[in-house]
Amino acid sequence: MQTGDHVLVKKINKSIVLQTIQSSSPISRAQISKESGLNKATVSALVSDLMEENLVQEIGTGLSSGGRKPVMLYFNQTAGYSIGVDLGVNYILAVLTDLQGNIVEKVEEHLEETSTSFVFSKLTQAIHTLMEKGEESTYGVVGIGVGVPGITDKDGMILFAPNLHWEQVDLKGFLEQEYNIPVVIENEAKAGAHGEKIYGAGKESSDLIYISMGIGIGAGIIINDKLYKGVSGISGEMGHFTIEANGKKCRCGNKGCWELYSSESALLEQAQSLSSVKDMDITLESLIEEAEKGNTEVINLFNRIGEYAGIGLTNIINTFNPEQIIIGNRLSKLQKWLINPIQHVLEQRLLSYYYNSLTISFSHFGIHSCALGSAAFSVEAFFSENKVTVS
Amino acid sequence: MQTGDHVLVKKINKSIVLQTIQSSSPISRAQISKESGLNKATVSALVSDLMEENLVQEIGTGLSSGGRKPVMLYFNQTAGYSIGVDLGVNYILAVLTDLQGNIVEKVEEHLEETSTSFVFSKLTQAIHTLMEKGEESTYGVVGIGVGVPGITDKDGMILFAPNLHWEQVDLKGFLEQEYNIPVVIENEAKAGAHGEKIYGAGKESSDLIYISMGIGIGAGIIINDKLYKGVSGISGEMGHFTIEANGKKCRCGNKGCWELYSSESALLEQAQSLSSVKDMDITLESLIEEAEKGNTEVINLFNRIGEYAGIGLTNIINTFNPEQIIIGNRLSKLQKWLINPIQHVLEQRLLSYYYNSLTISFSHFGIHSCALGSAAFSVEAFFSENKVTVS
DNA sequence: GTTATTTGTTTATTGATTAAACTAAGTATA
DNA sequence: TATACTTAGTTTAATCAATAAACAAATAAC
Repeated sequence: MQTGDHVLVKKINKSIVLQTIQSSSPISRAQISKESGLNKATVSALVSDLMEENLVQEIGTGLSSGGRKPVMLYFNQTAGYSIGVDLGVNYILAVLTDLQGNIVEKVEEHLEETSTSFVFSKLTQAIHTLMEKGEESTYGVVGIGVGVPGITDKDGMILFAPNLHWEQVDLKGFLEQEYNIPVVIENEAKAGAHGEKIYGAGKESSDLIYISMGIGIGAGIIINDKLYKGVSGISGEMGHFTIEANGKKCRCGNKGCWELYSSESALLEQAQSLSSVKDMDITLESLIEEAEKGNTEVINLFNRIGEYAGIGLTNIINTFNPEQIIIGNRLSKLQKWLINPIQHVLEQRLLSYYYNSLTISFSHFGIHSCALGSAAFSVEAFFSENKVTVS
Repeated sequence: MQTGDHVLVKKINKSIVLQTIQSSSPISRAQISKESGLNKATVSALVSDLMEENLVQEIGTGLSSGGRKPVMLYFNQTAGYSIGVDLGVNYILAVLTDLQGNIVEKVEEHLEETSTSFVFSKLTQAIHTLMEKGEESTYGVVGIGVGVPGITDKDGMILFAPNLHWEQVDLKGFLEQEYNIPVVIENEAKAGAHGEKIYGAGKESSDLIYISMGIGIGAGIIINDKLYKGVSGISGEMGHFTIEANGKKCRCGNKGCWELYSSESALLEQAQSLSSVKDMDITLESLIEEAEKGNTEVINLFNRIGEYAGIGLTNIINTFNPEQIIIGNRLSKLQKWLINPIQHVLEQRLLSYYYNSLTISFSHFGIHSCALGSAAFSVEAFFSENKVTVS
């Protein structure tokens, strides 16, 4: 149980000052005082602490508005770095970010195999490459986050990653032993949600759902500005929404799952039966090309996928009444073909009360959401000592 | 922005002491100190504050375990009272509770009409009756909570209550003017969820979903021990989950909504076509009677309703990975016929990972959940000054 | 050049927690 | 019965962080 004393008070206020600087940099001590309600003297004391920790620096004087010039402060985003990895079914995308999520370095690798030994070795290679860039800083690389296409428990154990054929894989233990820094393993959609919430399209929303539309459909749920994981860490499997009670059998055990009707797999499968692309190598990219050329068969298919996307979204909106829905991962490339059928289905199927307060967006980062979110997990863990909120 | 100072520290600690007493009464100052980690001196000071506020009282000495006898403290639950109302489509159930949710007095009324004037007058009658009982206490009646069968916004405005034929009804304003104490208006399922969470089957779970299975299906979502309302207050409309993409048209605009297949309405409608109950007055109660007598047609119908309930629950579990699901309202009376088909469907359709950490329960309070939860809203508002938590 | 304004620091006060000493009131044991 | 040991709760002095108010520094406006 967290009791209150002066140490806690200082943590709370220091956290407020740091966050104010992060979000409003460059900013003076006087402005921080006004914005936060903290006394000028308090702000001065906390700022000097933060400067000793090299998290905040003075950048020079600002403009006077009729009095002494303010000394402007900024958040020293390069006091440390973080590594975030999007571990896909057939690729690794690893980024090195500063403490504000700016990508400093990037490594992409194709994965020819899914065996743990092969993937682990590719992974360590990629991380090694990034590690070398982030050393010359106060805190170095503060942690590693990995988003994986499967379900993980709350301790970061990968329970089940069907597309990688993995079960009970302890990637966290492996990486922590290898690098001796904190490691966070999280489901790919949850990491993406976190990325969009912290740095991307969801910055302004406190309750949002990120839908990762890739091979399957996963979701990350942000409630009260925080990722909601579920009691054992496997919330957000909305891809397995039953939308046809007696529909196609899904390998999850259920029938009529949403992702059987509206995912990249569903798209590619249904594209097989189109006469106009019979002889092509059918991929998401080639279908997009066809649609751009005006292939109506493909455009109609995109439309149908969008309609089914709308049905799943209706379920989500009825459930969560979210401020925002962000569609990410591979199918976000279909934005311009999906947005209309989605809107149309929502207008048809949803009570109007939901509609006013809802924004539907597509990922700001495209395929980078997951890696960025994973990196953000580590940054947060690094700051966890300093971030305290009261409710 | 909530900054930290010694006032906040005191609030936090006082809140801890009060909660410890509430949950572990009778308890001594020394035990509170041990349980909470607060210094003995601090506990003593805060307890004497709470005693001055008449929220805590000494009850006498406890048993010695080899030293001075402890003075036992308890939470003075009758320092104030709260009124909670379940406003149904054809009934009012109003309760007067003490500050720990014990029902002191109860009023039930049948509603012959749904016009606002008629309902308002019945409502004030019921509240007046209860008011008189709760006066001789330190704080009197601290507030009124009302659970309504419809959607409300965050300010307590009733936006839409289809079964009452209400739109944009300001019940909160009316009651606050009438009684001049704080009023909380909330959707019936959210109130029920809150009731079960605070006082009932959900006490021990921090993430739970309460399903109100009545005329329709509504849900209340508890996440991180807190009711999640959604951005505009209308989360939890899981009754309008699409479970048949091209199913029956629902009046919400959607097609194939869950509640069309698994609610009291659905049950009664489907019962119409059963030959064995053709000449009866078909109600939930009469059907239960038939089932008790062994009417297999009715039992099969219950079974089918249970299977569809399971389909909706699968969606919910895939989404939330909750610790607990509580089924409440009228259909909880069918517990013994529903539990097996539900379990069966979940076993078939759900990944095993969800299953271990999940409890499915039925309401502790039956039809009282909503009224109790509504009363609890007011108690909470009364204590809101004193309840602070840090994260 | 004087005045008003704004920034940031210094100083004294306040208030809550805490450790430690202390008082109070019991049990265990010889 | 006397003594030693325990436990409960209070008192006391110290600590620490926030704050208001006074102050110093630096600038704009007139």
